[in-house]
Amino acid sequence: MTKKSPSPEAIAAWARLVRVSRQLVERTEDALKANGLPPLAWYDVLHELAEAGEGGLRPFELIDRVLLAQYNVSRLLARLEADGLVEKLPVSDDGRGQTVRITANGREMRRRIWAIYGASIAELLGARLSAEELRTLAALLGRLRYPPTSD
Amino acid sequence: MTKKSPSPEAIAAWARLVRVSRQLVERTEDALKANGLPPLAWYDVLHELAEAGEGGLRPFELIDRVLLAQYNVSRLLARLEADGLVEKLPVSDDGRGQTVRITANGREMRRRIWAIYGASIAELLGARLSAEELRTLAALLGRLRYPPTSD
DNA sequence: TCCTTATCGATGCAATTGCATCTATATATA
DNA sequence: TATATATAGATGCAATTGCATCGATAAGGA
Repeated sequence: MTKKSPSPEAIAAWARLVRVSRQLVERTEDALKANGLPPLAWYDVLHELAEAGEGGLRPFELIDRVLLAQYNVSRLLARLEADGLVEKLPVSDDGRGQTVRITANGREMRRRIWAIYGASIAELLGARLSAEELRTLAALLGRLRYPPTSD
Repeated sequence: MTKKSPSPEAIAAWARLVRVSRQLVERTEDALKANGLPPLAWYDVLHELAEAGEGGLRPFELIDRVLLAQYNVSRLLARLEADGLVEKLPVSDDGRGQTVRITANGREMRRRIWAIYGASIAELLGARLSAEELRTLAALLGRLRYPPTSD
């Protein structure tokens, strides 16, 4: 069982992928900070909760969706609740759990973040690659997902 | 001055880029941890220092190369030094600064990390995309770099 | 030369993250 | 039903990160 060594193409692509994605995220986070807005993770959670509608989501459902560790979700939700952006409701059929629902303030915050976030995406991706190239990029990246998924 | 709104293609590509790169890095970090090895950032620094050779590098040179904040580099170097992987030398023509050089132990650690890191890249990229696709991916990502560079 | 400003690198302190574990409830097994 | 095991979510503590600032030396301008 020999460990495989990566091809030069794989190494080059890896380096680009890691560097570029970090830079883009960092630039976006900076833009949010510059506008007095919270980090991207807040947006992700608010976005998922907004999608989920009135029914809300259980924290454990959020975990898979936002790709955060359990304790991070737990604490992030605590901050969001403290800021009145979400509310926690007991759930009738499971005494351990709770349902988290976005509030009106949460929706408003989500809009404000998106104004900056969306503009950042437009600037960093939309302005640099054509729609066709963006589709190609997304397709290639899709093949790297784990676990491997059929698009 | 209207803020632009991103195209659906840009949004989709962004989502893929951020999620996939996070997953891949995380899986690689996990592999390192599972083998009792330090984080990727250690590798990056050791790699740059190994490339730099006997002359070593000044910390501020490291900062641009590894894309870390000044205080992170400062502290990371302190840890590397404490572990005997690098050594700090005073630099003659600048009393403020120092030169950082990789040690023999540092080179050895770099090799050990690469055994896992390289295998991870081979598995996560090399096994999933062809050389041609990897080149396409790298080229598209290259166009997203900041500041815009002529390849 | 004297004074102001810029650069190099370190660090105190607060916030965040990671790890391990805890409490509480639910589910499975006998 | 009694007991063991699994799952939901929170949290104490240590390590790391981010922010602001500091001390020290260099460089630039009067």
